[in-house]
Amino acid sequence: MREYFDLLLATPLFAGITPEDLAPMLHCLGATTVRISKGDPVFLEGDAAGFIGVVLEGSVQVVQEDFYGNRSILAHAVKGELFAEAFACAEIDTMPVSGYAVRDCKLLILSCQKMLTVCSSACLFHNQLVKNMLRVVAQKNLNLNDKIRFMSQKTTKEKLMAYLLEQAKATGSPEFTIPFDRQALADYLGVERSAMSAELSKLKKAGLLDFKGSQFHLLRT
Amino acid sequence: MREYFDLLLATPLFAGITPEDLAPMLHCLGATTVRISKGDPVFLEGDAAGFIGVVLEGSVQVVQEDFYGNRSILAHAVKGELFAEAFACAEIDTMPVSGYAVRDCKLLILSCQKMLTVCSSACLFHNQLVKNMLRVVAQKNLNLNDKIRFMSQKTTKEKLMAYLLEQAKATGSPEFTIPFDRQALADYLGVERSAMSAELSKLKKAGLLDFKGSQFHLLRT
DNA sequence: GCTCCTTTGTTGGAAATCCAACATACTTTT
DNA sequence: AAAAGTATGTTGGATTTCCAACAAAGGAGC
Repeated sequence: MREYFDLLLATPLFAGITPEDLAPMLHCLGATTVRISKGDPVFLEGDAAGFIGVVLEGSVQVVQEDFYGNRSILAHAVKGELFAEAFACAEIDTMPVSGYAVRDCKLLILSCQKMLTVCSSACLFHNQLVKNMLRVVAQKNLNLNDKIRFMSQKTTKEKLMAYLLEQAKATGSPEFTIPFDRQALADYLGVERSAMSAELSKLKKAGLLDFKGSQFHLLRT
Repeated sequence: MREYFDLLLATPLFAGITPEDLAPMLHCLGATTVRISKGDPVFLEGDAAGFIGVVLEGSVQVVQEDFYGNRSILAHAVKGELFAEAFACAEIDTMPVSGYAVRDCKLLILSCQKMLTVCSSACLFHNQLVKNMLRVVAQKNLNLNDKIRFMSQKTTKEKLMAYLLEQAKATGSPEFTIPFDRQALADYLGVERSAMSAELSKLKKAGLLDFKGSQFHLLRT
């Protein structure tokens, strides 16, 4: 676990926490680690909520699935990022969505209840942690707003371009790598994979962008 | 202002706050009230962020708009509910969306910075307020997840039914009133108003539901 | 009552998506 | 290197949405 202390101290959740305080805090938060193999579920719809997940290695996708296998990707958490925290902080009892390991993962699991309860020990940093969590959850909110903005576009091409322009803006460069393969990108944007591939090809032919796998390059923006 | 104290004390934001503490807290939060007439903007994309809005009277819709006038309704805050809080808590500097008064409004405006900063006065309840805010923002997150779930359905009919079923579930009854007119519902679900009206008519003819204006009644669920 | 204005419902043709099927490219395994 | 498996790209027809235009219903004000 100690090998991940530097990573944790650099995350928004533990911003402002001193290295010597981290170990007792983790103890106070009931921290445990788990390993999940690529493709396996981290949690499933209906599971008990109340935990906060931190990605130490690998990445986790949070998805909504219906009976027919339609899946909508809500969030993608990479190293150092949180998942499931909003469900815990909203104090609901069962998870309304599922989470899967996109690749082999090592995850840190914290108890939300222990974070929100003033503990009897000498752990004085709950309040800083709660403020950090508020910032993180609010940021997740903005991420969902972005997804909604992409999904609100009328055509597949517009959804794609809105997403790609946002990635370029966030990266600060017209060249960037996305965290999705084609199927996952389609699931995130709420479009057909095949129709999306066709649009990508058209955009490439039109000279608006170039790509190879998950690496994209916007041209003439 | 005092006439709204009971309302405020009953909101999730001020949960656990005693009546005698409310007045100094509001002062500490830099509280001001504004009146906005029906249809007028409460804030516009590009405005400075950092404030938290509380609806005292009327209701506020938060919308994303693009150049072509396409609008997507992100949230709808009624009496006692908050708006713009996620943008303030994420500490971004300008609003990425706009807000409009759906009807004549009276609004309470609080400073997010003052909430997150430990003040020098005798105001000891910042921490409770931050915890309350965390719960509220997490709940807003779930609301966005719901909207995404509706929008992720493939057809207009499926989007409608997913939304209506959720309203019935939330109300605890197959009869309920929605806070949208037809245009607003279409903007919320990301569909065409006219196509949606047609689907509503079909569903009524098929005997699956009945409605009059904004009052709905699901049948044979 | 009447008119004006807004909201809601209806319709038909153009455009886009959806879906299944298949082709091609790339990876991994053996 | 061959084979198997996965990911990506391409195509065509059925379905659905989109859009504009108009009809009908309801409300506010006179």
